[in-house]
Amino acid sequence: MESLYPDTIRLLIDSYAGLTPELQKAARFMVEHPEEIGLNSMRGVAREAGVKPATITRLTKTLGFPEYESLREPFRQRLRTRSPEFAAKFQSVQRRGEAGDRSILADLRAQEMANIEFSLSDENLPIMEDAAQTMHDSRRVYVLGLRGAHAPAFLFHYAYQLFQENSQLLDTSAGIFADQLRGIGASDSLLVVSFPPYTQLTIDAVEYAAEAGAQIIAVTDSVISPAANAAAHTIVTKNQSPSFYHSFTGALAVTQALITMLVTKAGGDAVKIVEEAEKQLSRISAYW
Amino acid sequence: MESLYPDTIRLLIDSYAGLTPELQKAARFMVEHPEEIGLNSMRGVAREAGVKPATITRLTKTLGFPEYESLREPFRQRLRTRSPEFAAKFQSVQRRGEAGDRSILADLRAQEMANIEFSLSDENLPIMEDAAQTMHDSRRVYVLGLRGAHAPAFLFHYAYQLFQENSQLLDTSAGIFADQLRGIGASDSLLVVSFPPYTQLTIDAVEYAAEAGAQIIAVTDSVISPAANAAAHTIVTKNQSPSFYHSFTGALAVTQALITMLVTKAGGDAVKIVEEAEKQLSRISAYW
DNA sequence: CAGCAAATGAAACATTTGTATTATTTAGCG
DNA sequence: CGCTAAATAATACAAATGTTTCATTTGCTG
Repeated sequence: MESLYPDTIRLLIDSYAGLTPELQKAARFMVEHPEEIGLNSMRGVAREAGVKPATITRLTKTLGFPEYESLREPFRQRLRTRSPEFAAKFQSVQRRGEAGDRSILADLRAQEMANIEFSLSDENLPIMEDAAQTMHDSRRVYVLGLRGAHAPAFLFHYAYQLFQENSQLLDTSAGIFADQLRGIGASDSLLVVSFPPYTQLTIDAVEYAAEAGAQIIAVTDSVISPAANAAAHTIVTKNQSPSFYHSFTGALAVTQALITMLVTKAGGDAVKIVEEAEKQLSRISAYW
Repeated sequence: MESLYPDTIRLLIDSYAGLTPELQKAARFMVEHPEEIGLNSMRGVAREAGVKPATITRLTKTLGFPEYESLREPFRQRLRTRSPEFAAKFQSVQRRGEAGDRSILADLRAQEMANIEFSLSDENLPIMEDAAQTMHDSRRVYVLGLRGAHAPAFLFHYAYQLFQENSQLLDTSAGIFADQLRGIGASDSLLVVSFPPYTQLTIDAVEYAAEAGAQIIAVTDSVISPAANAAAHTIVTKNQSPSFYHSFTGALAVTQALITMLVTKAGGDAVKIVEEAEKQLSRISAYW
C-alpha cells in the first residue's frame, strides 16, 4: 500500500497519533480521500472533511509545509500521472484486473455483490419486515447458527443485545445446548441461520422449537431447506461463491438489515442507547 | 453521472473544426491534457494553454455549458475514481437524507454493495495477496476480532481450521485472553479485525504481538486506525451503513477472500479436504 | 483603401480562495 | 471552583478566481 501513495500520505499517517483531535479529523480525511486534495480547493477539502479552513492551514504548518500549495502539489502530481490510458481519449475505460488468479478475485467481487443484491432484494424486504415484527412481538428471541452460520448469528445477537435484553444465542459449548432451548414456548421466536450442508443439530433444534410453538425465522438458501420446513418467515439468500466455500455475506447483510428494522421498531431512544453502549465497551476493557 | 467525461472530449473534438483559431487552441489543449482541467483553475488552464482567460469562458459557452464548472465537473469526476459506476452509486447513497423507511432499506442494499466493491477493489487485491502469503508462511496464525468484529474473525478461523491446524482464535471467555497470546513470536502472524469504536483490548493485543515480532495483518477501516499502526499488511474496508450500526459485510468478504487465497496456496488437496470435513460435520452432531 | 463584423485582448467586477489575526471554547490542574 | 494554556472557531484581508463588459485588432468585402 505504501508504494501507491505519495510520501505525504506516509507523513500524514506517521504524524497522526501526535495531532490534536481536529487536526486528526482533517488528516484522516486526507488519508482516506487523497484525490480530493488534488481536485478541490483548500476550503473545499475543509468542507468535505467537516473542518474549518483554518484547521487545514494549521495542519499544513504542523506537517512542516510552508503553505498549502506545497502539500497539495504531490497529490496533484499523482492524479496527473496515474492513468496512462488517459491519453487514449474518448475510449471507454475497461480496466478489469490483470489475468491470472486475479480474475478469480474479480469473479468473487461480482458474485458477492450479486449475493447482496439478491439477499436484500425487493421481494425479501416485506418478508424481513414481517420477520422483524414477529421478533419484536416476542417474549424471547433465540438465535441459532452453527459452524459458518455462527458468524451472522453472532453478529445479530451481539447487535441486538445492545438495545434489548430478551435474546439468547444458542451455544454449543460445554454441552448445554439442549438446556438453553428448554424454556422456549409459543410466545418466543427463533432466528435460525443455516446453509448446506445443513447441520443435523440445527435441524433438530428447529424441530423442537417448532413443536414448542415458537415462531421460526429462517435465513437459509432455499424455501425447501430443512430449516425452512416449519418456519413462519423464510428469508432466502444467495450464498454462492466461485471459491470452494460458500459465502456468508448475504446472510450477514440480511441479519444486519433485520437489526436496523428492529432498532427502528424499538423506538427513538434505541439508536442512542446502542451508540453509547458501543463507545463504553470500547473504552473499558470489558472482557479483560 | 456515468462516464460523462468521454462525452465531453467527444464534444470538444466534434466542435473543433467549427471553432475560431483561439478557441481551437484552447480546445486542443483540453483534449490533449484532460487532467489539467480537473486539476487546475480556469485561469491556470488558460495560462498553460497559452490563451486568455476569457477565451476559456467563451469556449464553455460555445460548447453549450452554462458556466465553466459544468464543463470541469466530469473531468474531475473521472480523476476521482477508477470505476465511475461505483462512485456514482456510492455518492447517491451518501447524499440521501432520512426519508421513509423503505428507502432506507434500498439505501442499505446500495451501501452494502458499495462496501463489497470497495473491500474487494483492485487496489486491495495485491495487499490481500501479500497478506495471504505472510499467513501461509507463518508457523501459527492467530485470529482476533472482538465484539462485532468477532463475526468475520470467527468465520475466518472456522473455515481455516477446516484445512489447516495451526490457527488460534483469540477468545475472551474465562479470562484466558492473555494466556493465549503468550506464545506468539516472530514466525507467527496475527489477523486482526477492528473497527471504530476500537476496543482497547484489541489495541493492546496488537501492540503486544507486534513487540513480540509477529506479522500483523489488519482488516480495518483506515490505514491510520490503531489496529493498522504496527501492521505489515493493512486491508482497508468500507463499513459504512445508512443505519445506526456499521456494517461488517465488507470485512466478511475480505476474510472470505483471504480463505480462498490460502486454500489455493495450500495446494490441490485442500479443497477436497474442506468439502469432506464440512459434510462429515453436518452429519455427526459434532458438538452434541 | 475604407468599412465593418467577427475575433481577440484588456479591464473591471463580485466571489472565492489561502492565510494571519483575534476571539472563544475546551481541558487539565491546583 | 477558578485559572491557565492549548485547541478551535470567527473574523479580516490580500490575492486569485470566473465572468462580464468594453476596447482593440483582425480579416474580409466592395
